[in-house]
Amino acid sequence: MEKSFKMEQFVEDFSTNCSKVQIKEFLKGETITTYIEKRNQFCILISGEADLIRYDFYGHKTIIGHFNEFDTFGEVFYPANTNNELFVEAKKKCKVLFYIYDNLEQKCRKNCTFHSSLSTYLSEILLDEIVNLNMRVELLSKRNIRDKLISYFNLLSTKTLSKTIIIPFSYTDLADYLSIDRSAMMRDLKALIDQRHY
Amino acid sequence: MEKSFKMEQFVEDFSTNCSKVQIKEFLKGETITTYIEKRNQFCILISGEADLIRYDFYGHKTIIGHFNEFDTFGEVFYPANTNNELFVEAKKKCKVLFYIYDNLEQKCRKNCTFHSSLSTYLSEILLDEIVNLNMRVELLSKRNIRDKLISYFNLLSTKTLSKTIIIPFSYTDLADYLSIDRSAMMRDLKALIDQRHY
DNA sequence: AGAAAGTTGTTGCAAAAACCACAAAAATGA
DNA sequence: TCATTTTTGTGGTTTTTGCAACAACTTTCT
Repeated sequence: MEKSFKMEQFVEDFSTNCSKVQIKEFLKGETITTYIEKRNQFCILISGEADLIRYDFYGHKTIIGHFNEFDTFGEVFYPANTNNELFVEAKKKCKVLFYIYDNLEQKCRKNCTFHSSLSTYLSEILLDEIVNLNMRVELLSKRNIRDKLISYFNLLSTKTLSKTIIIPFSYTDLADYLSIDRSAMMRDLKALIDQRHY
Repeated sequence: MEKSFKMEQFVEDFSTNCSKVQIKEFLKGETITTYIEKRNQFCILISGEADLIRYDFYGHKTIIGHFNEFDTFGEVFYPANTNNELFVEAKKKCKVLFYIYDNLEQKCRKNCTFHSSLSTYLSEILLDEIVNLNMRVELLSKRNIRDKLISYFNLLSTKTLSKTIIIPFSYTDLADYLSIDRSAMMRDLKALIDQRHY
């Protein structure tokens, strides 16, 4: 992946003394941040795995996004009005970079390594985020469980360029990610597998 | 909206003689572009209205995105693998800017007005696109028709800051946009309206 | 090692959504 | 303006999905 290479380059520049940048660690299950109020945070997951989660008022959990190494998140990406409470939860031990900005592109001083690195890579990072989101829309717009599953598996297999896929979720979480009921998903999953094993 | 102001600024710079930029007009119903093959097009809708459409193999139409003045589109935003045929269709008479790039951020020459304008606004444009997509994910991840409708109406009303909303779709298209069956939607819509008019 | 918490596999049943079909109304276009 | 196409409103029926519940199995934690 071109992206991870570029990001690694970027990560080297994390060794900065920019006052607006903080790096924190989180244990599994801890809340990394919430999107409840505008706090002008732009976050980069340096290592670990985390989910962006929403609970609606029925108590339904939806995994809005799943983040891996070098993925970015934060309420920068969300409109102010969102009335649901979104939060990012560590699924494993995570190391996270927080960048608190006034204006995303404003540099703090002439040659701050972090800022010059950010301005170099920002649009690339954003473009990457867009591609991810479009895939998410693609999945969620599928009309039934079966098609959601098939699309998701295809997506995983094209990502890794391999026929054997590794689902980065438990089935319980996968259902929350695809916004469907787990038991119904299990039924369809079984049917899918039975069909292939003739 | 801050965005449209910035974009108007940008539009002024369209009066460019950059060789990589073309402006074309389309009539209602015409196909503006397809996402079938990588053609390295970044498009800006200067005026009119257009939809990004997918037909799946059941013949289901899904309106993946709806574009207004100053919205951007093009397969830049899509992963290469997508096996569905996506295309952008004009809903009204449209004026579209096409930018054919090798590298999105590479300038064609020192002081090309289009390119310098693009590099100024690119990350803002992309950020805007991300916010739009996140709202789209928000909608599509709702578990039932009723909630999709309510969320969509709320979204429209916060966008226009008004209680009376104007749906930019026919009901037929709205159903395709929310990825649901039209007749089922009509039922829920009726129930919603009946409920308010006590 | 053993308890507690979470995941998986599987049901029957209820509810929601999709499908089909058609008439009335509205919009479009020649 | 009139014919044609598209949209809207609405039913009955079938299919899919969601819900509740539970036992077996795994993982995690102390």
